Amino acid sequence: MRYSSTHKQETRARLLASCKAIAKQGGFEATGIDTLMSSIGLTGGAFYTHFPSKQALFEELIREELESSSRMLAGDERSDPDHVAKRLRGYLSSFHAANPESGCVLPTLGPEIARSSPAVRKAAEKSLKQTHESWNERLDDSDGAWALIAQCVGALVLARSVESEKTRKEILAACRRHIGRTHTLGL
Amino acid sequence: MRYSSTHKQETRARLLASCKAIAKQGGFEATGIDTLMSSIGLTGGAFYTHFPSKQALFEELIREELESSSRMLAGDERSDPDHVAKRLRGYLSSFHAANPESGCVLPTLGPEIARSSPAVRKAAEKSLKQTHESWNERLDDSDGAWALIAQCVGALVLARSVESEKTRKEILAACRRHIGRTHTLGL
DNA sequence: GTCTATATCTAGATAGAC
DNA sequence: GTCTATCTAGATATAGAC
Repeated sequence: MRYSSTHKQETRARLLASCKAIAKQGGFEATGIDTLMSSIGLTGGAFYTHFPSKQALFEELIREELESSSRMLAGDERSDPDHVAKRLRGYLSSFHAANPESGCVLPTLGPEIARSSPAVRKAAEKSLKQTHESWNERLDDSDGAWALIAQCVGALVLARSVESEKTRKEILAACRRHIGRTHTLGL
Repeated sequence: MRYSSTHKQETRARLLASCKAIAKQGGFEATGIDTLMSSIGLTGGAFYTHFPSKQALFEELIREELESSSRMLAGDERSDPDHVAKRLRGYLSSFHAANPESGCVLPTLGPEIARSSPAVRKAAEKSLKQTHESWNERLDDSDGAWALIAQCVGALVLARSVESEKTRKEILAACRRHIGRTHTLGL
């Protein structure tokens, strides 16, 4: 064969990484396969050696993004006492609002997940429950943990929906301050 | 002329109402003009007597929906002392989660607004500021008002992203309870 | 104002050469 | 594994009949 034994999986990985960023930036449905493939220097026809359909790519992409977002929100350094506070500062930041391509999947593709297949929503549910459980361990407040996740996701949706940088920063800062007041996190 | 003097504006109104529901249900970009027009019993060609382009329809649709959502969240019965609590119960309900077509535009088209034109985001900003101001009047808590809006929008995004009805209800109930604890609303 | 027909473009997906 | 070429279907938008 003319390609190395790892070539295919490497190409698939590059494709997924690129598609994640593009989909979070401009929406998944809105971007065509030719565009996705040319973003990694290939043509549209080569897509189908890696995925049987665009829908299959969506499912894999969302699955991986949800796990990544779960890690982003929940973190894994269980030793650091105020790492939740750090995660929140990063999440509710202007940088995150301005760079959806490298951020959490929920504020940008949440509605597409909601309209997708049961399998995708099943994966979303699993990741969200993990995040909830992780925060509940620290907050000892199940309701508060769900409220916190909702507030974070909603704040990003709102921040990106307004035009002025001033209002965007105000929304994010208000949520950071409010969380500091209503949760015992040392934010 | 063969049509009444009010016929055109009535058709336009019917078209807008139908498109709002369809777009909130399945996404705006995902639905074609033929489908939108046939939903009110007309064919695609007639669309362009009412709007110069699909984008123009989107802008008008979002503008009206944002004002409607602002009313839905903020309300206008300034006399009722706990009408904020009522609005929140309706917003954070299973019915709302199950019926995006008749619900708030932000949890379903928020990302499309975020990716749209500055004019659309300008309108979104205006409506959001109105809602914020309305709630701030009652809560006397500017940060809390933004946090509340974010939490409501985020809760709907999450609730619709999970598969099981059980988890969906848990997320919504947790947010209702948490708001009851952290805001003085009598929820 | 709405229809049918159509122009033009782009989409997802497949076939066969290399 | 990737390419080019192509099929089919759907999209937005326009033209002209009624």
